[in-house]
Amino acid sequence: MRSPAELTQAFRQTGLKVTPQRQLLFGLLHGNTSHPSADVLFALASEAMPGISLRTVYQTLNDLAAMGELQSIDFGTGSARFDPNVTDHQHAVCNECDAVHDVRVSRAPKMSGLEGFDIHDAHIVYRGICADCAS
Amino acid sequence: MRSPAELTQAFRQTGLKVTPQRQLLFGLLHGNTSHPSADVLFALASEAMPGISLRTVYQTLNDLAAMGELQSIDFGTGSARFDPNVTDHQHAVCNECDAVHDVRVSRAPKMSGLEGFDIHDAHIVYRGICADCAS
DNA sequence: CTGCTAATTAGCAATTGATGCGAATTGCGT
DNA sequence: ACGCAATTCGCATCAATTGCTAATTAGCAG
Repeated sequence: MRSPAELTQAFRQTGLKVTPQRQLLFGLLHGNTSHPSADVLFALASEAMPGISLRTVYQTLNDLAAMGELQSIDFGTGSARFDPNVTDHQHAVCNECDAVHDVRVSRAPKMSGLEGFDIHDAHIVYRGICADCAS
Repeated sequence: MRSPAELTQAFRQTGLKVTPQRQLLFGLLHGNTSHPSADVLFALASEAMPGISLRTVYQTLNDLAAMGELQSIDFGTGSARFDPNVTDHQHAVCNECDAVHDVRVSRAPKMSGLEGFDIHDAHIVYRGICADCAS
């Protein structure tokens, strides 16, 4: 995801408006590696801007995802997780606390045995117990 | 997943009862490589046994999953998919029609860069367009 | 700076996949 | 054949997310 300043440009150029709510979310997401859910972002946003609507959080997240600035990923943890890191990487998910960590790995292996399937991308999810929960 | 006959044994040994509803689902799932959702299974089951409850379908699927006879997988397609193939394999999911295909691949690469994360398993999801939707 | 207009906000209703609950039913060991 | 615990199934409930819409606001043109 680009910086808040760059996103401001990009939004205006697309005909989208840059509201205080959106600027707040830009800031909360930029450089965030915690893979927050909409709920968590809503809680964080509410601290800085009481009264902000959960609906608005979803709206902005969807806008950012549509622009390719972040990815919405479903790890089966009950709610979608949002990742402002759109570079090629993988994830490790804790079975205990549902924490999501970024993982650097060599690319996923080529698949075989499926004729005519046009692969757009591959995603690896490692599951296990994170360092915090292991103690 | 084991054969209906073997499952019948296993269920009784665990103190679970083998009802006509369950036998029907055993049959529908055995050797099924279509990765059906609960909805789809309910539709199939309803043809053979009108009046069967969706609740019962979920119940039986959960029982089978708890016994390790099938896996419930969330591909983010809106509903959980059930896979009676519990051997090591991967999946390819069509972005158009949400079809899920089994894929034979070498194991997922070892991950690196995460200290103290105890990996239990890894799962690769390939996404793209299936042969049917490409035409 | 002012006004205009389309975009946005926010609250509530609605939707969807899945589970909790409980009365009536039924498998199955004795 | 009996009895009890497991099961079925319909309905209510829940959680995550989206639809709807009146009131507000960003941001452009003049």
